[in-house]
Amino acid sequence: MAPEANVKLMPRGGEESIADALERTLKSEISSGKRPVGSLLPTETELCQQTGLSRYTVRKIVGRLTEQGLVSRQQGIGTTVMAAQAQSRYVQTMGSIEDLFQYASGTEFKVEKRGIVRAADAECDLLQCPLGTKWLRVSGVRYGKSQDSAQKPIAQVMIYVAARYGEPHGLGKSPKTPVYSLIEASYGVRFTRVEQEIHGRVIAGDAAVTLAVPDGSAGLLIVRRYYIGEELVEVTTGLHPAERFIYSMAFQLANR
Amino acid sequence: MAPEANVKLMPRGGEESIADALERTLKSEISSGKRPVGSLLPTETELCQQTGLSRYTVRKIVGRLTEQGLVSRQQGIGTTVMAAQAQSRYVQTMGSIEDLFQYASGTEFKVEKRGIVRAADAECDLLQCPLGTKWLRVSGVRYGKSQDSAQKPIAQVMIYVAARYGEPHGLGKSPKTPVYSLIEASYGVRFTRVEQEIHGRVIAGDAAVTLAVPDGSAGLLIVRRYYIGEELVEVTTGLHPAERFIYSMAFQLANR
DNA sequence: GAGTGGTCTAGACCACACA
DNA sequence: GTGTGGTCTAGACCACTCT
Repeated sequence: MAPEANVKLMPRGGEESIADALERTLKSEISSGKRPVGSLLPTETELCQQTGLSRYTVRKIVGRLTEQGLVSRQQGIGTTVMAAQAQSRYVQTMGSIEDLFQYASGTEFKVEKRGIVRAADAECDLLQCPLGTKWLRVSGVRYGKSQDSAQKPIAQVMIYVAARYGEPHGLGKSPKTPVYSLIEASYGVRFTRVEQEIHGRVIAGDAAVTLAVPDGSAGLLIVRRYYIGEELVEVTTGLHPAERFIYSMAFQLANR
Repeated sequence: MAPEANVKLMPRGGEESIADALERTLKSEISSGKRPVGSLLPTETELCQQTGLSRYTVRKIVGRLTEQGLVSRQQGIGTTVMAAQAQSRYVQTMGSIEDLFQYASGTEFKVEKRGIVRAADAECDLLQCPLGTKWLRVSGVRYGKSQDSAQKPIAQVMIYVAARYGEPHGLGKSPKTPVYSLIEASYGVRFTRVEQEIHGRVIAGDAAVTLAVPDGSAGLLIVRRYYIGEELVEVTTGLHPAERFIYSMAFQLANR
């Protein structure tokens, strides 16, 4: 059943404590395959006896292994080895969805058209819905606020909102609050997931005129899909001139 | 000094424990401004006395507030209110840096040129270094492995490695391992941060020929900067045809 | 020195899974 | 029932900051 007792834990030279030695030993036994994936770790009580540590400390160590995805704990069952290798995890964190819109403040959105539509052929793919599904569609342009009065368009925007969320309060001609935020406030819901795609796109024709760039300029098309649970509630597309918009992000090593 | 004693904590109807009531009270006092940003929370000992909870439980609650970014703890000082509003945090997690390269496997990188260069004028900006700094520069093309033998280029790639990491093992004509990984292995280091920028770019001239797309096609230029601590160690640029490459990502609500 | 948060021990009870 | 992890209490010592 349970694996054999550990070799005696011996803090290595320097400052290493018994607790550190236990963590190191468990990790190395897991990565070496001595404790294969799927096997159970000794129980917390056993680890306490083997090491002389208190259960508090043992639990903290096992908790760290859990955070690293090496093991998983189940009440009534035990602690199972889940992965042999601690992944280095890089994490991008955002304070709010607004950080997705990197131009969050200092810009202005002007609504041009607004109305209920039924998904046409070309939109079914974008909206992941059957032909004819009803959506609120809002189109407009987002402008940057430059010092001089000549505001430059940052993006040509199209927003789709699922019909059952199609009457958010506060959606006027020049809304100051993002639509997703209006939805959250009006319906008392919270988006649980946002997917984003970034496409390269050449800006031509009407779009070039709207965005005030030469025909054939480079641009980014950003598509975002907002979910509440499994339900797709909002889809936005933004076409950004490359010369005025770079999408940047940072990832931090989140290992410990 | 310390804020006035709390109103008596009273678990609300239902299943709420004293601990839940403490957490709820602290949160509401912080968000209402009764405990303004910058002020100190009562000490852990005081909270124990006020609530009758053990320090373990109080610490766990304060720990949760810390995770949410509401407060920050400093040994010897106390617990400071950091933000009035618990931000909903959306998190993107990756198993490894490889997930940045979304085409991770099933592609092949072919080196075309390789050599030590000194940063020219145009490169100083990209490499964030003074004119004349030495870098290993590797250029090549990444191909997708399609079923038929006709491999299509996915990206025209340029890689810069800081001179002191400029001799990684295993960098041949057609390396199977990403360069960042070779560096980590050869020098026993670990990248701590990766920054990424995505630009829209029109593919023209030689690049269009290399990537086998019509002149003037849309593309994405992706610039990545790899850091070890504050030191910029590797910079890569990849020019991707829009028709064969979409950058997509997902963000999950990580609130609790 | 006095007071803070950080860590740890020792012991208890509970909710849950399995036989 | 028995044993697991989950939670909690009570008390101790330490490292750190400020006076």
